[in-house]
Amino acid sequence: MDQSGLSKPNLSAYLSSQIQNLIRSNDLKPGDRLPSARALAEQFNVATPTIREALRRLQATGLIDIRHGSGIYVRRQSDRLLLSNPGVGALETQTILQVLDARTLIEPHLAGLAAQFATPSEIEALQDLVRQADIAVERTDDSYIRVNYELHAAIARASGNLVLTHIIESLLEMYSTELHLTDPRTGFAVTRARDHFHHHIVVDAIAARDPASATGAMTEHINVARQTVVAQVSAGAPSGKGADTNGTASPL
Amino acid sequence: MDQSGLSKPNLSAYLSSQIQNLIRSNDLKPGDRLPSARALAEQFNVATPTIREALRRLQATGLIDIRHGSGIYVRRQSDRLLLSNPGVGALETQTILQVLDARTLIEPHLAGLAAQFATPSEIEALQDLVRQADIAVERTDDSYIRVNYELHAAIARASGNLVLTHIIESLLEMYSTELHLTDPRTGFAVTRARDHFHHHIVVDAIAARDPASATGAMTEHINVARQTVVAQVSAGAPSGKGADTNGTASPL
DNA sequence: GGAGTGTAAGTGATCTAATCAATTATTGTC
DNA sequence: GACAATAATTGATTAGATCACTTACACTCC
Repeated sequence: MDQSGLSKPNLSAYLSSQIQNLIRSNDLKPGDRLPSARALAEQFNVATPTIREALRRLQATGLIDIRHGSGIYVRRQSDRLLLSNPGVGALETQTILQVLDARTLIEPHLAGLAAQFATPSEIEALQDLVRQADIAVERTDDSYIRVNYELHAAIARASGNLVLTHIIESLLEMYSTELHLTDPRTGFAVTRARDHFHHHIVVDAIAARDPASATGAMTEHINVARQTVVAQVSAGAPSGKGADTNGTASPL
Repeated sequence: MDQSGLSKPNLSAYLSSQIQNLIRSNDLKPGDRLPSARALAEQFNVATPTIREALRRLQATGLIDIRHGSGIYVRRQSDRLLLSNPGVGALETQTILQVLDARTLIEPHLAGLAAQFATPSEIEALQDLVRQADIAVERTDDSYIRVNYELHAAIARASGNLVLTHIIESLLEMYSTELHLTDPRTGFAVTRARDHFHHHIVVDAIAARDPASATGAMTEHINVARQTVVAQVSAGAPSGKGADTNGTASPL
């Protein structure tokens, strides 16, 4: 039943890479559907529980999306070098602050690089995202959160450093959950408008090929966001699953 | 057969977190063995293929280690917020350089923080690691690579920023594979001695509570390592799986 | 007694084949 | 034409059995 000469310990690992190849060679894009689990099992001459393990692995790395009753879909175009751990739940406030510290270190640097190395089409894409944000900032659904993610990710991408880009993408998606929890159309509208204003400045600086301004604006942007979180915390609202209030202010 | 009132779509995801709880509540440490897959299946009242999907997920996130014929072992004490994608194979040289660019941005910063905030016991641990490296640097096995990882990780940890620490750990383990491939006891001995020398300086600066020196020494350390890779590349040795030589020198 | 070998128990890996559950498209009715 | 019932598709889970790898123990032979 196994006609290949190669020994294959860990069939599921082997199958994972085969499915990755399948996605690549068929040029499947995010949203596209893969063959059904049964079809895949037949195609690779394995039983369904086995192909299932391989699919779970790919699901854990964020490459695919499995929807009961519907099918298996491609989630990301290309592989990430780094991922946010899908196993971690809600972040403690202390951790959120450290995420922002990390972003304060990385994103201004990326903004500066983007101002130097972004291609014209990348700059155009950035300006388009700002225009999208002009609209989304007024809406009450979560479209702004999505645009916000796209904007930061696009700036990172325009820097030319893939690794740092993946780091930022992972950090952003890490606490995207938190953002949903925080924002029930409260006084956050003002925060949102302020963020949007900062985005404008950063993108303008990049478009003007002014690294120093881009770096500075991004630093300002994230620092202000961090201060907002600090203010929320000291205002008493205990986020995270609590119980861990051993201070030691996050150093930066 | 299911006595809980809660609906559980995605049993495997639920089981993953249950197994995580099991590890936490039993205080299992790296190297400790979990119950067998059969035992776990019985304990949670599910079939073995189901528990298997949950285990694959935990394996993908690096929390556990599954060894055929032997058992299931804890791999990491605590969860990482970020992981290196287990699905990516060998890195292209271009990517390796970008990893080093990322490290050049992050690790000097962490070294500076460590010089400010490291606890006495953390500094002691760093000095102990340097002593271990004194020995490992002479040996031909891969013990030096392990010590090197531990040293960089320990410096990161001493900074107090968990997120940046996890980023560095992920970056280090990402191309640990590459290091094995590069080093067949060739002229790398000199590289190794030089790295070890730099480590000495960095740790001394941290112990001396001198952030500026620590930052500078770490910058120097990684930059030199980066230049070594660049030299290797221009010397002709094509690493990675090739075919992707569209230059655009990695910006930093 | 010690070194090596062989065997058996434990454990992960995979298979088969069936049933349950959720989604989606279709069809039919009003 | 809108809505509801239904059928087909597809993922989720089960059950028990068999294969393959590791490990430890006992046994043999020197």
